[in-house]
Amino acid sequence: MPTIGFDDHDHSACVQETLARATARCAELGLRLTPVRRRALEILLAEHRALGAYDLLAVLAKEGLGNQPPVAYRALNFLVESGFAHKIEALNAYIACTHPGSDHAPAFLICSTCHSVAETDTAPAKGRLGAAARDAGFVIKRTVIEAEGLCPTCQDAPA
Amino acid sequence: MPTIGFDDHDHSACVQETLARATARCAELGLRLTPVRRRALEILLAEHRALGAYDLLAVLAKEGLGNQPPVAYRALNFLVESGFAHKIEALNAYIACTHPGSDHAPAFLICSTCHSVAETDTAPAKGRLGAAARDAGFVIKRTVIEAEGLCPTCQDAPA
DNA sequence: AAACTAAGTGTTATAACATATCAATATGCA
DNA sequence: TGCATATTGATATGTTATAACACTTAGTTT
Repeated sequence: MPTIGFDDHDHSACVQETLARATARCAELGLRLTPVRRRALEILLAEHRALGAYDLLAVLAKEGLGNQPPVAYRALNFLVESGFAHKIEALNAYIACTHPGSDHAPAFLICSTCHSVAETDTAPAKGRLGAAARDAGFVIKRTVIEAEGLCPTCQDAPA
Repeated sequence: MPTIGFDDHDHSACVQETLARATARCAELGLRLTPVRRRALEILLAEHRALGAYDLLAVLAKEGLGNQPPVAYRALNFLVESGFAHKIEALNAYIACTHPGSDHAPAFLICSTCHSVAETDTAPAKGRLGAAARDAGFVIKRTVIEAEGLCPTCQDAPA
């Protein structure tokens, strides 16, 4: 599974494709990609950065799609539960999933400087965390794996 | 490095020892373990559970050690920066470090049922996350490694 | 000891993140 | 059509976290 986010890529194709796949997947699963939800996903997809719920709400509000916090949180909860977005716990912010469709345990690389976020996967249950959990007799339901640091671009940039 | 938290152990010794070590370490490093900070650490140490900043504040307030949010957050920030406590990002809560002294990248096993938290260590830079970061050209400064699930006791307990 | 400096504390206010609740509306299906 | 369920609208509130500024304390310099 590739790590997406810091590399150059055709972002508009990346957005279109993800949206199309989300639409298809909702149809398959009987989920309703309503206007607010669809637009919320588009907004998150616009950048490989995490957006706060209120940042999202501000954009939705400008477009007349709702102007109270529950509007944003409902859309975000739907997207997260459906696997189209993830919450970045270290930032209390949300990001579109770049690996939708596959059932995965995501991991994130978060740039402290430019705030871009790359999604990758660490299969934690098979790594050291999984081993520690087994040793402790702990059953993992969900993992939060996030690394903060410097992306390639920001390492090169002057401080 | 052992995983501490779910096992039976002499907790009062565990608390006393950690406090003593913190005191010694502060002396070494020229850090000031003031009454509020010391008491905050004691309160966190009292249980292998994460406490919210306002939970901590409530206890401090009852004891006349301050009753406004910054009191709790200052103490918590000091403890976290000094390595005596960690923030659990998935809970927005704080827990005393059970491996103080060593410079470590902690990982946590969080029980969804009883809310106890065990601290372990995954040396993430050497695992899959580290590999993904290297592949992406990303330099890790800090990691957040948390697993939510069921501790041994709560697996056995009836639902 | 007086003056200076740096760190810590007290206090007020507010920013930022998130949810409970209940009424109204839309959708899918028998 | 009529029912059940999901979604949305709207109000209020709860929870987590920080900015800003005045004041105090402890240590250092003179």
